[in-house]
Amino acid sequence: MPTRLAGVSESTKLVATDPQRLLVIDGHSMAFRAFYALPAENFSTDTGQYTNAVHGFVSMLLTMIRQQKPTHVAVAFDLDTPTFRSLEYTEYKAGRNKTPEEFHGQIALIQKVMEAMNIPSISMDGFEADDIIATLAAKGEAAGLDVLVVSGDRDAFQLITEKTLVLYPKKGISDIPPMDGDAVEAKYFVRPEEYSDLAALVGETADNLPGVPGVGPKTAAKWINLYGGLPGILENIDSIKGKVGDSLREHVEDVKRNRHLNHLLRDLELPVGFEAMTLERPNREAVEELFDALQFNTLRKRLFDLFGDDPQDAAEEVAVPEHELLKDAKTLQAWFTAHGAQLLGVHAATVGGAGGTDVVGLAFASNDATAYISLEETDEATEQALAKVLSSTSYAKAVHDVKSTYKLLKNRGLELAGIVDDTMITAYLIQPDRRSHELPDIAQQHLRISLDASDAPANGQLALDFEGPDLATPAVRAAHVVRALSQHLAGMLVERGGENLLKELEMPLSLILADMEMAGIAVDTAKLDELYDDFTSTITQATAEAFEAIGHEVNLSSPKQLQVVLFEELDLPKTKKIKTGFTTDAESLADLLVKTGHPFLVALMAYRDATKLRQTVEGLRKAVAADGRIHTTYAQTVAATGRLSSLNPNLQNIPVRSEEGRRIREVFVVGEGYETLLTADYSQIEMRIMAHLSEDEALIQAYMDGEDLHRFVGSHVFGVEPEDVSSEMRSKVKAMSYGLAYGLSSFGLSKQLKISVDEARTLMKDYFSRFGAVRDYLRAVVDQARKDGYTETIFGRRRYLPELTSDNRQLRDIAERAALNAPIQGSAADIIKRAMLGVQEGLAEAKLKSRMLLQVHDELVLEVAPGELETVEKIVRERMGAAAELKVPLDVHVGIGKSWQDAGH
DNA sequence: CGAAGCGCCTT
DNA sequence: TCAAGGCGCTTCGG
Repeated sequence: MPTRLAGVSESTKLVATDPQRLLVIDGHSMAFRAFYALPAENFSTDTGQYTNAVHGFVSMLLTMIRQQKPTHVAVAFDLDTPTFRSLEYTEYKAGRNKTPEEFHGQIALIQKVMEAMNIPSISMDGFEADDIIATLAAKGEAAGLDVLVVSGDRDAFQLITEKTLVLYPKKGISDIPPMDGDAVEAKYFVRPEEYSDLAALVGETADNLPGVPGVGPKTAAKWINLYGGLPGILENIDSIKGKVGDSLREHVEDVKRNRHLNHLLRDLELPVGFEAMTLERPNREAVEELFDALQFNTLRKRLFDLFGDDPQDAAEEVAVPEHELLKDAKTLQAWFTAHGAQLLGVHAATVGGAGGTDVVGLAFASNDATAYISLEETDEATEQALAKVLSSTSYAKAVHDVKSTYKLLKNRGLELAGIVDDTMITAYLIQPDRRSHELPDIAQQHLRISLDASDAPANGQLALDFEGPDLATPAVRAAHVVRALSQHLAGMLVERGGENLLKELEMPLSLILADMEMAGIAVDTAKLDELYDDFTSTITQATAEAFEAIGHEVNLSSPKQLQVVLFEELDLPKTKKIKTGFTTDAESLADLLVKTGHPFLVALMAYRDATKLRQTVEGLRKAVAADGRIHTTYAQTVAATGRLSSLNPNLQNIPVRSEEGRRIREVFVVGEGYETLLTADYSQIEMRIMAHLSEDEALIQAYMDGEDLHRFVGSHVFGVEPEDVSSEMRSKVKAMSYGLAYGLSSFGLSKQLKISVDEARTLMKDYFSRFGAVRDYLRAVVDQARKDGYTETIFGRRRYLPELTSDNRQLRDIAERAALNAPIQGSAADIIKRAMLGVQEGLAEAKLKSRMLLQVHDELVLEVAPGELETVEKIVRERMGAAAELKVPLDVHVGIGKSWQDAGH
């Protein structure tokens, strides 16, 4: 059923003779339609922003563009400010339900999507979207355009003409034809130009415009046709008989008001012209970024498909120079002589995918040439020639993920040096909160290049049938892209002030981390097994007791089943609400135990503790490598603040707080050939950074004097002598001090300390009255971040927080807390990273065998070679202490022991 | 089989 | 209603 607009041309290609078509969308009304059509709970990002309206809106828009093939598109939005209608009639649109919480922020997101798609969003102070639409329709017609209005507001029917149609979606976004004059007449028995008269008589509940009681569309249409519209009706008002006639006469002022208000203005001075509405290709980069954030993946594909901008198409455009195969030392040397003066992209080909540990070949890319060398069968001379170019700093190399590449090569006995860029780290410094910094993702975002492993071309000409898959081509392609990315990102990094961090901090650190990962930490596997058995027997016992207490079995690891037991069978008091019912978390269980003393709770808590510990032990057991050591992997580009993270296994969250948990630390031991483990940690580094950044004289003085900080703060807050600060007071103050850097609220503090909100508020007030500079600093950080769009650490590491200006309060609050925390956590991260460079340098200068093994945010664990303890401790203390010049000293605590537990705290 | 939800360990 | 992480288990849906 071709509509007139779509029906004009069934051909897919627009030709010049086709009439120009303008698509005008009522933004709010369509956003609401979409909002109610799609369940909000199924559309949200992991930051909690709901996106159902955005999703539905964009989906609808894409459908419209595909079906109607407009040449021009614009979206009109209402503003929150008063309009001439609400000023004239204060009840206008009153009584509407408040917009649901889930809707908040979605209009702004839709506008962002429109911006990325180069579609203008138009709104005008004092007027409604409807007026903008009416004006666009009028001007569009005058300019010779066909117009299609998409609106959920019936007032738009008055705009229908020969050249203007209205699409009025019934419910949701369905495939219905646009309304023309005949359609309006069929439904309402009046012509479009008379629809406003009809609406004035009948009234419009959505706008809070009551009509004439007793007069519905039928009666109104009858009168309109009889008397020729509202003016005729008013002229003949006295001749209308019956009850409805009386009613009309009684409410005639309402009708006049309605007619005045539902008349749409068609002569506004619009801020944009039709040129701006020309439908263009979307801004790919902006769409990618936005859809990444919104987690719109199917829409992304639909959008790019629609605009013929498929990633695969873009990929075709990348011209990778055909590679030369470097078969021997001679060709290798020749290639480097010819092309090595340029920046070289380097990429290692591995077997077994990204997790591969064996390098099978190396690809190189210069500006105009590429090369590949297979490492599967190289002779001695070639190996040496390769070793020379890899380790030579005369060849400037860019890689993506230098740590992995370095390890890969080192495992094969090859040293890598002369690295001038790691595009993974560069991309991270530019955009630290991206989810992924994998090469294909970064290439996609910045170069619009598709680099999926799956699309590794099976190009016939190079595939050697007898030698398995073509490893060279994808590797060469990657090397080429790395080089291009390196050049593309360099300017951006400089702009964002991150060049120094890259070259002087992160890249050198990468190699240190590689060494630490390769070193690993020795474990006592017998002890590990023993622990496993211990925890298992605890679990067995706790499980039996739990079943005994309720008289039947249940999966104690299933929150869902536990809810049934706790809140239905046992009918215990309800806990905090969560999505699936009521929480069964540890805190709530403890509460319930206090309230009810039910033995099931005791057993459950014991089960929880023991299973958690056994899981940790099991994870460690599985992670022990052939050398009897555990090799974690440090992720250098994950934490948005600049911290490292540790995975496979995570050695940064090994239990320490509970007695039982600490037993796990005993299995990390000094390795064969070494004398002892040494731990060194910064004491209260974040508080010290807070003192430094806030320049609070009192705090600084306390640290200069080497006071017990929490005791000192406690004495000020509670107004007692330091020696009279009770342990309770001290712990309150400690919780507060740390909480402040996280944007702690009085509510949060009250919950943590189990005190009243009032008490918490007083505590904070007293704190800030003594340490006013801290409060001033915290305020200033957020203000500055809002202005700049980013926060910065002492060493210039930036974190961009666009959500600081979001309309969505929840998102804004989250961003504000991140803004408070990022400079502090991030500066601490910078400092320990600097310390690691220093320690490494110190160890190397002293030619020691001792080595760093682990980093746990504010702590380093080293393995000390025989006879080196004294020197190592001196180096560590000096280098860690000198990692930053703050207004307060950096205190380092050192511990020695055969196990991590013995050496620690 | 992967994603979502819950829960819990660290600094 | 306190920041930054990693990970195991259950449940659910494709």
